[in-house]
Amino acid sequence: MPELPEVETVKRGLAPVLEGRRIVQVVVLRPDLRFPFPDEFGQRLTGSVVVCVERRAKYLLISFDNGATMISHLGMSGRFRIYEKEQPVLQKHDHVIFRTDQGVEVRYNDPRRFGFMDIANAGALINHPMMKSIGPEPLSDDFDAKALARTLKDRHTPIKSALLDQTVVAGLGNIYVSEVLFRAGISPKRKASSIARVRINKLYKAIVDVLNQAISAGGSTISDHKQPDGELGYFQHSFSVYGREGQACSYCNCDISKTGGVRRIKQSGRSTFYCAKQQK
DNA sequence: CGGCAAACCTGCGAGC
DNA sequence: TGCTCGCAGGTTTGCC
Repeated sequence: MPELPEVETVKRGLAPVLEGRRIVQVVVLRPDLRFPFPDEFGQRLTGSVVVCVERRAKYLLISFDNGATMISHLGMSGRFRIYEKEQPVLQKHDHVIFRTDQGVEVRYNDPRRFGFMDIANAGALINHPMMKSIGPEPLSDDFDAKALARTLKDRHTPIKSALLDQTVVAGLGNIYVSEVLFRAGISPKRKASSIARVRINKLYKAIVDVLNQAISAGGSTISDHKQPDGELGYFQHSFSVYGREGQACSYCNCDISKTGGVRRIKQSGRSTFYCAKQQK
């Protein structure tokens, strides 16, 4: 489920039930996800109060009053679910359960187990190997058209690959890159370094707009991703090209029987959707 | 440097 | 009904 808007949605769902609450129990139901859990994972959080829940790129950061920060990545299929009361039944692929002093349960469920959890101590967070090489937050002041232009200037890779690179800009994934490039009118195959400055301005705006709109919609629900409270995101209804192979893009009035509609190609092993008429 | 495939893992839908 | 294949929101690694 997780690109930036989905992780942001999870953050906003978890913050009100966790911030200011003491974690009274952590149950770890298996030794590893993508990586082994760190030593004493549960013990280092149990008994402490959550100071705040934040997001950096696609990472969820939960800081505690004992100086520990839990770092969580949801991989492809990770989810946090909130249960207002203790739940007797274990769901398939529930891997970690956090219980708060209000009797609320937050469970991490992840069928594919590409996600992971780690703990960093205060101050060490920015040096965490997973945080270290991440690029600017697209919705922060660190990121603007000028910064984007500067980065793309030296990239001789297709723009699709460049935008998926988390060091270029943090948080875009396979869905939103297709959507962003469509809105910017840029072909996913275009070499990043060859994009004119004026069009980079448009690209920058497309990144910000798509992400903001997706966050407002509670993210995108594909297959069965849900927000922590069980609500569905609905940005998938606004997709212009993603998952729409052979259909008209959201802008064209062209005859699909002639143009073939939205095209799907593979770039570095992953599907890219685009409209050849709108994107050059 | 870049591009590509494979690796990690499970589930689902399509097609036979 | 049941099998196989390909595909899926991510990221790293290793090979040309």
